[in-house]
Amino acid sequence: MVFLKLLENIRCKTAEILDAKNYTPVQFSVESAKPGFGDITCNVPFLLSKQLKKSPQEISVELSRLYQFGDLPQIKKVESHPSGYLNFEIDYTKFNNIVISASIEENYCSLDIGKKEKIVVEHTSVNPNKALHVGHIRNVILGDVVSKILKKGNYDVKVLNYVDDSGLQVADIIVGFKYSGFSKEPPNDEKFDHYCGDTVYVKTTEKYESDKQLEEKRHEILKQIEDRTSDVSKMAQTITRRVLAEQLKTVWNLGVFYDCLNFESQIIHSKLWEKIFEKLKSDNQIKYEDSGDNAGCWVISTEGEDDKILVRSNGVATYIAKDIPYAAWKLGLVDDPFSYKIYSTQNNSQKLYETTLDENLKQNEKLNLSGNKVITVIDNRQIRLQKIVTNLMAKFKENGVYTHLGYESVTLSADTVKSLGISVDGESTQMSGRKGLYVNADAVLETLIQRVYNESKNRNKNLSESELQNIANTVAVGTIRYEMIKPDLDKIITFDLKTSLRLEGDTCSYIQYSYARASRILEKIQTEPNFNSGFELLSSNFEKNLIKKIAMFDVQVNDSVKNLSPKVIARYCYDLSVAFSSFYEHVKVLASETPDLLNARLCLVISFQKTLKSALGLLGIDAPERM
RNA sequence: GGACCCGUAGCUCAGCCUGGAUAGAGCGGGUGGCUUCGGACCACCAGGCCAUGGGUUCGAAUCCCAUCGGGCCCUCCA
Repeated sequence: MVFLKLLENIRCKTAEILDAKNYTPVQFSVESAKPGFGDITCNVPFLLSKQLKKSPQEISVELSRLYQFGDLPQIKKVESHPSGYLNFEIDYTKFNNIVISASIEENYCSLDIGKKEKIVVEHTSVNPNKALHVGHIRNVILGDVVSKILKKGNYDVKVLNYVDDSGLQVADIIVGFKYSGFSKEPPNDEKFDHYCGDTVYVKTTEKYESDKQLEEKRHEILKQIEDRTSDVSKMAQTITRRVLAEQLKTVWNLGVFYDCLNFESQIIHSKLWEKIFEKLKSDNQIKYEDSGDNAGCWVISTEGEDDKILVRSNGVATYIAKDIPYAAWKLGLVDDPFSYKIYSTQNNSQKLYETTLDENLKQNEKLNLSGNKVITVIDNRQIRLQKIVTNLMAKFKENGVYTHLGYESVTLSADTVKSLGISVDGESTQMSGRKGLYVNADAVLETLIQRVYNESKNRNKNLSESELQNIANTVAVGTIRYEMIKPDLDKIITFDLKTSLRLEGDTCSYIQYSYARASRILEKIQTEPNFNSGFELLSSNFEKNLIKKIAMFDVQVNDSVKNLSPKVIARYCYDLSVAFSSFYEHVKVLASETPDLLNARLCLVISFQKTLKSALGLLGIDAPERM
């Protein structure tokens, strides 16, 4: 903690001063000031204005005189601004040393917000009947980054992927394989998930229009899938597992990993719903309708909303009814019916488990995957259903234990839709798996890798093939991740094939480039820089700005953890890079006038690199030595 | 008909949660900058009644209400 601590010190000192004057306490803010207004700013004069019946400026002047020399060792000057703000100027001769020394520590700006509390993050959760498209990628990346940020905030995070392997979408491809004559093997070397999604799923659902008999088969198949002993169910298991394996390759390529896979078919089979159903009845959370439109159904009511049916009049539970037991399971509110086995070891050498109902494994050590809190990443179209689950979990346990992290969808730009050979009106279009209206994630990554590869090859004549491929991969993955994280959660992302290939301006490659440039400087130095002293020599505005940005990492981590806001870190990475680029352009490190100054600047470059690498790490983005 | 989200520069967006100073970036447009660490760069210019109208407040892009425009959800589908 560097900047947060400084802000806290100022806050405490200021509170002391107010206390000594016997002012009624007020909630004031102490935060980083915008450029041109000192380094840190406090709004307390505005808040005291009414109480003291004086203008903010008068109060500001009065207060600025009450800070004693030595109260705040890292502050050089406290000053009143005509606007009424109380502004603080950092004493960089002292601050530099503190920041640079702290920034090279292993866990720089890790914060103990979570106190090791267990928290479950669920994301991805795509039906295993198709390949992931760019819309799914927003979910995957958001979930992954949130889990990394929570770890930085010292939460004990478990990451789950819910595999909905027994729904209608799965039934659709089984119908395709069984009745529409689609070959079990994809043509040529096509990836199996692409084949199932692009061909089998799209073509089969298309056929329902003209072939009503086929559509009836769909419901038959769905029923048979739920009977785990049937041949159809076994066939569904084989196919969904194969699709899942391909989906996992896609996310692993993006650097996303999980702790456990949960299969919906097993949740249904485990009778968790039946237990929860009894609990809901005995707690009077749901009611049975004797008459009206919903006669014969069990429904749940939410304030200000229509009743939602949980169990149909024929006794079959609805979709939402599957979510409730799963949510309860994630929170550890029900006895765990599952055993666990290793699904595989992931690219990062982390073991991936899967749930199983296999009785023989009952003796195995239980994995405890439940959390005190749960975060479920699902797009905002499901907000209504998620609200019901959230409310219910609050009643089962307590407020705030279940969080639906929602976000707006990813749409396709008109140009991109056109390039798929489909004509549509309007500026952007919702994706649709059923209509074949989407762009596969694998395709996007591949295009980006090619683009970066060419770019890098043009710029670097002397890089080896494997180096070029590493760079292409690092920059391409970083670019996708950055573009998915940068916008606010409730902003629609309009995906455009062309603009997604941009590598200039506010992009990941700009950020990575600043890191690579820093590496070029350090590469040319033979001796190890000495971190013991001399940082007061860093006195230009370019140097001070960079140091301040490095120091402010903890403020951003704090903000992003507390507000579950990944974009805060994305913005920080960009701002940090901008500060470095400006420094790089104006301060020639290797041409420093004295050895001491050279040493200090080299330390600053290292400090910048470590901080940027760590911030990018939270976004799951690698920092390349060259590109 | 009901619920939720969005509307800030030509375009894409930060800032809004937690009201306060001169509303910030990127792209696009214009100008300048490599005999020294990589031009995926830097420096600068032009471009804004922060959708509209009201309210709260000493003070509103920010909070509240209404209206308009756009999106999305609201099956005994999953």
